[in-house]
Amino acid sequence: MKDHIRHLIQTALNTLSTEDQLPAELNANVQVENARDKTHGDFASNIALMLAKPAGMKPRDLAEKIMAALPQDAQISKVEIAGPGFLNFYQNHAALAQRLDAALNDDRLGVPVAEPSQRIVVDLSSPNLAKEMHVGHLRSTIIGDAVARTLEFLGHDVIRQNHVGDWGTQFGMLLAYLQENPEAQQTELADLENFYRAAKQRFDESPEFATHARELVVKLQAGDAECLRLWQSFNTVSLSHCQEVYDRLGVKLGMDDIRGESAYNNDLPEIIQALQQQDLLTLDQGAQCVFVDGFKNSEDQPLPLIVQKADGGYLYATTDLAAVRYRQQQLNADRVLYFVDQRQALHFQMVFTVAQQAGFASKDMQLEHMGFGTMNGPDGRPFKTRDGGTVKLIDLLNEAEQRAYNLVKEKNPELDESDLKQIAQAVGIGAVKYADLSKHRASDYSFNFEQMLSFEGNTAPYLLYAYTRVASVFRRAEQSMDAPIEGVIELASEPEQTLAATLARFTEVLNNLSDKGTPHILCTYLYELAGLFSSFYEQCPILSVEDKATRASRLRLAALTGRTLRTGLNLLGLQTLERM
RNA sequence: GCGCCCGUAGCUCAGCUGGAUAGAGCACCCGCCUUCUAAGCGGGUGGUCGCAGGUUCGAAUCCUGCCGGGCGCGCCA
Repeated sequence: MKDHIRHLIQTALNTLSTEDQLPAELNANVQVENARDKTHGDFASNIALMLAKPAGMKPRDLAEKIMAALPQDAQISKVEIAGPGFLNFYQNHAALAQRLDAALNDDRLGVPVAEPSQRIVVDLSSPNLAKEMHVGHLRSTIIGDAVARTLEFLGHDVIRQNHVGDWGTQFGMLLAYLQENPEAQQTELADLENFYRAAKQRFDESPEFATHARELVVKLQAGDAECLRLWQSFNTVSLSHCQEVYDRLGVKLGMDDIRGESAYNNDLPEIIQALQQQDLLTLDQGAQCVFVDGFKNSEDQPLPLIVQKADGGYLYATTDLAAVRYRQQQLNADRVLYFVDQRQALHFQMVFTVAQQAGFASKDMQLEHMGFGTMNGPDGRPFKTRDGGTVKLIDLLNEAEQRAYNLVKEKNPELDESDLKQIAQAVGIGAVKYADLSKHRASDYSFNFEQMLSFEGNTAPYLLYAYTRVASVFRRAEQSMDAPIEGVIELASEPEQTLAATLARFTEVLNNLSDKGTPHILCTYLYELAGLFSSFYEQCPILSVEDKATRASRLRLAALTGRTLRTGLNLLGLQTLERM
C-alpha cells in the first residue's frame, strides 16, 4: 500500500513538473509511512515538507498542489493536508476489505513471491562439537532459523549451513583420550562436558599425552585413517547431541545442513596459494598474513588477517575464506548471512574484505554479518549456572518446559496428561525462543524465566493464547479457519478497521525482516495483531451476532487473523496450539 | 590507545528512510466474567530519550565532543 501511494505521489509530481508548476528535478525519493496516530489517517507523506525549499514554495501551498494533482484512486478514500504540510491518506475500507478477501483465498495470505528470487546461504548455529551446546549457541540457532524460514516463505532459495567447529586443535586432545579409553565411546561421551573435562585433565597433567594429542591433530588433518575413524565416531555422538537440541527447539536443521570446518580442509592450501598469486600475502613473524587497509592493531600498526600460522597450521580465517569461496563458486549464492556473535564483527569485516580482494566473493554477492549480543542472566551478567559454569542448552530447555508445565497445570488442572505435556512443550520452548527473537538482535538481552513465561505483554504465551482464541471460535462454529468461508469482509466498526489495516501490513513486515535479518520486527507486529484481535474479540461478537453478513465478515476477519498469527509464529519457529 | 555496539518510564524492551503530543508490557491504582477461553479487555499514575553543542522548518533518530557500560584489537574459534 505504501508503494502504491508512493506511486500516486510520484505521478502527481510528474504531472506538476510537465505542467511547469514544479522544477522537474524535484522527483526525489518519495517517503510514505504508516501514520502513527489515527487522527493522521492511515498513511502519511512528508513530501511537501521535503520539496518546499527547493521548489521555493511554502510547504502547505506545495501540499495543496500535489494533492490537487493526485490521480483518483479506489484505494484512497480521502487525502488531507495537516500540520506543517503533511499529506495524510485515508484508505478506502471497501478496497481494503477486498484485498483481505483476496488474501484469505490465497495460501500465501497475499504475500507475493520475492522478485527476483535469490539464492541465500544462511550460516547459523555453528556449535563447537568438542563440547555440548550451551546457551551461547541459542541465539545464532533460533534467530538464524527464523530468518531462514522467512526467506524461504518469501520464495528465496535458502541453503542452511551449520558451520560446526569440528576441526580445531582441541580435537587432538579428544582423540587421544578416546584412543586411550575406547570404552569412553559408550560411557563418558554421553556427557560431552565430562568427556572434555577428562581429556583436558589428561592433557594438562601428562606431557606425553599432550604431545601425542598434538601429533594426532597433524595426523588427522593429513587424513590418517585411524584418526579419521576416531574423529568420525566422536562427531557422530556429538552431532547426535546437537540434533537432539535442534529437535527439541523445533529448529529446521538436520545432518544435511552440516558443513563444518573440516569440509574446507582440503581447500586451505589453495586459499593460501590464491592469495599468494595475487600478491596479497605477507610473511610476518613467521605467519602468512594479509594486511588489510584501514585495520589497525592495539599498537596502531597495520592489523593482519592471519591465514597460516608459523607452524604451518591454518586458522578460522582461512576456513572462513574457503567457505566464502565455496559459497560463491559451488553454491552460486547471491547473498550470505552469518548469524554469529557480534564480537566477531571485526573478524568478518576483514574476511569479507579479503574475500572480495582475492575474488573469492564477487562484488555483487552480499556478505552480511548478522551479529547478535550476548545473553545475560537476570543480574545483567553473562548467563551462568550458580557455580559459574556455562548453562547447557538442553538443561535450559528442560527447565523451561518444567516451568511451563507447572503453570499450565495450575491454570488448567482438568487437562489430561498428554495434552498438558504437549502444551507445556509448545509454551516452554516457545517462550524461550520468543523472548530471544522479540529483542533486537544486536543488543544484549537479559534472560528471565518469569518474564518470558508471563502470559502478559510481548510474550509467547500471550500470542499462543490469542491464536487459541481464534481456534476456539472456529471449533465452536464447527468449521475450519483454513476452509473457504462464505460472505465478504465488511469493515463496519473501528476495531474491525484497525485489525484489517494491520492484517494488510503482513507483507511489508516480512520484507523488512528479510532485508535486515531482524525477527523482532515480526514479533512486534504479531504482538500488535494479537492485541488488536483481542480488542476486536471483546467488542465484536462473532458467532452470536444476529446479522448473517456481519457474522460471515467477522468470521473471515478472524480466520485471516488466525492464519496470519499461525504463519507468523511458524516463521519464527513457534508451534501454535489449538487450545491451552 | 584505536575500533565496533549500547545508554529511552522503577524493571524488561519497541521506536522503521529525521516528522506531528516519545510507545508497549511488568510493577502500582481503578473498572469489566449469566454472553465465542478473564492466560483476556478498558482506563489511570509514571520520561530532561546519558550530557553538551551542531545540522534542519523539524532530532530519541544524523554529525562532533564528553560521561557511563559491553565487546574486540597477531598466530584459539
